Amino acid sequence: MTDDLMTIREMCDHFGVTARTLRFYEQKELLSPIREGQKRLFTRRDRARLKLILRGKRFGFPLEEIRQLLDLYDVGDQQLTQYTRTITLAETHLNELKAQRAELDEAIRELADQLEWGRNMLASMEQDEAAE
Amino acid sequence: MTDDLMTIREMCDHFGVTARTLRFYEQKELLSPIREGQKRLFTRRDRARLKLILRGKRFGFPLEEIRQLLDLYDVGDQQLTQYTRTITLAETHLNELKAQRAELDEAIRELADQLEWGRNMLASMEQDEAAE
DNA sequence: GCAAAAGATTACGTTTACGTCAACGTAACG
DNA sequence: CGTTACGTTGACGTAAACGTAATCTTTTGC
Repeated sequence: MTDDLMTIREMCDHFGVTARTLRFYEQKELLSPIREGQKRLFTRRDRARLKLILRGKRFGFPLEEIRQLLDLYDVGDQQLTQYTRTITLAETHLNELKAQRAELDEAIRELADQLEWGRNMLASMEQDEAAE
Repeated sequence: MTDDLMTIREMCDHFGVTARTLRFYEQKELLSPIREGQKRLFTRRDRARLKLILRGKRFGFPLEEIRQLLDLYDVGDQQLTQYTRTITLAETHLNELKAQRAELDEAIRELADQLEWGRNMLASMEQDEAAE
């Protein structure tokens, strides 16, 4: 509660990104830290957004797409029409995520199978080695 | 069974990628189609690998990393030492995938919650609109 | 009160993952 | 036998996502 605001370096340490990255994201309008004179101060909102940005990246979403989606999370004071559009966009995105999960599950299953097979193979290889 | 081999265009149609992409992947040693004279012919192995490549990309893995991992899937005639290394690499990768799934689940939960909240908000906004 | 540290801006460089010609080979069709 | 379609190899171009100085204020520790 003492400080709701973080300097750029604190952000870097906390999230494991460079200052350049944070400035880049600001320029791309993904973040909007407030200014104390010249310096940037990152709010709780910025941190929440950055977390989502990094998560999105890990799943292969381009920054531009992520930018669109970020507005789903801080529902501000939008107009009804705009808001409806936001909702449908969220639904679309949610379906995408679920599809990804299905594929990810498949990938996990396949790799796990492969691994089991591989471990058996390894065992018999060691067998042969010992028989030499 | 009639043809185990596909031309470059058949591959493009089947996977929704361009010829340039396939040649690029070959150059990067992710694929290794055989040659009929000058022309490329893609085998079943190539198709399996391409599927994995595209999947990997969807989860945000860079091509170079994907290349390393591809060898996990076609376990050829490796030496024991090499093979052991391959296995551990696979285990590492599997853990990564599981971690990704956990995070993906979290993302889905959060977004679903947000959506529900949003839908309620939307309902009350329409309420207000009607009361006007 | 002054040097070191932290932050800012501007601008050019880099890597990844292809796109986009250009120029050529060849094979099949009418 | 010409042209149309499919394929090949360079080679250069490009968009995204930062990296990397270079140069300038602004704090802050001693």
